[in-house]
Amino acid sequence: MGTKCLNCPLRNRPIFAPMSDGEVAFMQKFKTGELVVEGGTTLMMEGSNSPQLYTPLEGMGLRYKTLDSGERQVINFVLPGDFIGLQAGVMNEMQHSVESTTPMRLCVFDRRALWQLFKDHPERAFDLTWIAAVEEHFLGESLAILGHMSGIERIARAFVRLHDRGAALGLISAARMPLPYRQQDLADALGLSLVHTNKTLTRLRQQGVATWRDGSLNILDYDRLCQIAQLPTDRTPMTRPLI
Amino acid sequence: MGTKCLNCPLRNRPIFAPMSDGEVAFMQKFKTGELVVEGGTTLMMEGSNSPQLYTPLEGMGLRYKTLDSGERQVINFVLPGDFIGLQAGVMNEMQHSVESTTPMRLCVFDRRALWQLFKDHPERAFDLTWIAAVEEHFLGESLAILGHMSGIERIARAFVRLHDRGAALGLISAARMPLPYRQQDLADALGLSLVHTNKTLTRLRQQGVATWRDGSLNILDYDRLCQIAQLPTDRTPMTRPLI
DNA sequence: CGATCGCTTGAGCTATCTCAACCGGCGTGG
DNA sequence: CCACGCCGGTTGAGATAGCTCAAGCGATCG
Repeated sequence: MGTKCLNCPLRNRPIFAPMSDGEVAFMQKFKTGELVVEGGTTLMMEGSNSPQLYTPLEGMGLRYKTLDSGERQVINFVLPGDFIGLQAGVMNEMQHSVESTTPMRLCVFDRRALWQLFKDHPERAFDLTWIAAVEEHFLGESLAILGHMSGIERIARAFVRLHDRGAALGLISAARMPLPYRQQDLADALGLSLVHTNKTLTRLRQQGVATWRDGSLNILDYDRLCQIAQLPTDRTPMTRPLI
Repeated sequence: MGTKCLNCPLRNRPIFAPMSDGEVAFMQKFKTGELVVEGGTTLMMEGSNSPQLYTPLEGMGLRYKTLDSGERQVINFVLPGDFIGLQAGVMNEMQHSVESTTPMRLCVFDRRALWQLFKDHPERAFDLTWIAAVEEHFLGESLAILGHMSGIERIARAFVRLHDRGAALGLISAARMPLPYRQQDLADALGLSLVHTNKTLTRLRQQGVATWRDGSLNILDYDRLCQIAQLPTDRTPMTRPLI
């Protein structure tokens, strides 16, 4: 039941295919500017109605919900190329917040352009629905992870997924990629306590499977990690949560 | 942080608004037939590429993923008016399975109609993206539930959500609605073991909060249930997971 | 220098899991 | 019409993953 590469059937474009020149030109039309922010900036607020959509060009962030109890559920990690704010563009309101973890440079689009896009470029509109459906797929997977996997399995899977995404973005060098989050962030993403996350990370480190220190993830034994994560080693490269 | 009513901004249509005559006529154009199935029928198979889209008119079902370990994660419960198969319509493949629990009557659409729709009716295409975004919202919420809530809280929330949806569909009479699932189904939806689910249900019953027997959910103390579920009592009616 | 932040480690507690047995209803076949 | 098997639900008992509380440590910063 290995994960397949996800292609948009309309134009047969895999998630991570770089944009063609035509596409770039097309995007330029909608681009209204670039935004540079510090780490720790809130880009989108739950309940807000932002007039902008973003795509990060550099830097990393977090997508999360704040619960009534004050706890935080991290929905996923935001990497370059993701799409931020489609939810607000299409519903009237964001259902989660987005925050930069490191300094970020973002490409800014105007929200009104979205409707224009639907009218004038049905194939792009189709892409957007596709993006949303892909996103749904990953959320479904996360749901299954939280529902059925143990702490070490969850962390292993998170690492493999992040490694996949990092690889697709060319962020990996010598089995090492930047992962500038706190242990608390990972804990909130996986529904684990900070303490337990820490102890489990220690275990992975002692077993020589993977280390994550000083914002840098180092995968020492990829096969073993995949095995723990209950993922096949021969996955087709892919995976990017979006919107 | 109460949940808001979700309106499609384009036509300001709330999730559950009945369709206008024009809309009904419009849908008729795409309808290719009706399908009647037994309980226990698999309507969509994970990894399959169904040429049809469905909307249940009667009956209830389940959306689920089968994990490599053989376990099952129920993604959500399928009630009349839901949309089945958009994911396959837009990606090439379903990422989860759908199964009827009771006998069902379904409205059938042709998948190719979807692309026609995007070309000819941008506002409907926008609706579809909106639907996907709404779906994403609910999955995000489920994620938060599994991540952070105790067994009794999860069950209480599931009951409240199901009650909301049942109410919107007119399925409730005397605080009682049909809920023809097995305890195992609920357990798989909430990431709990069957035994623990059973014991927690017993607890809710003993406390006079809610009973669920013989396929019928009876909410005895709505306020208390909402309190346990950490939801405000004055939610605006809404909620339907779709696609 | 004190304060803060992220990480680490220890100790005890409990929610939840697994294993196992049993029960009643229902359909089937002899 | 009875015997049997199966399915869903119920209950008990023991094991444990993961939680909370609490303390300490090194780095960074004003």
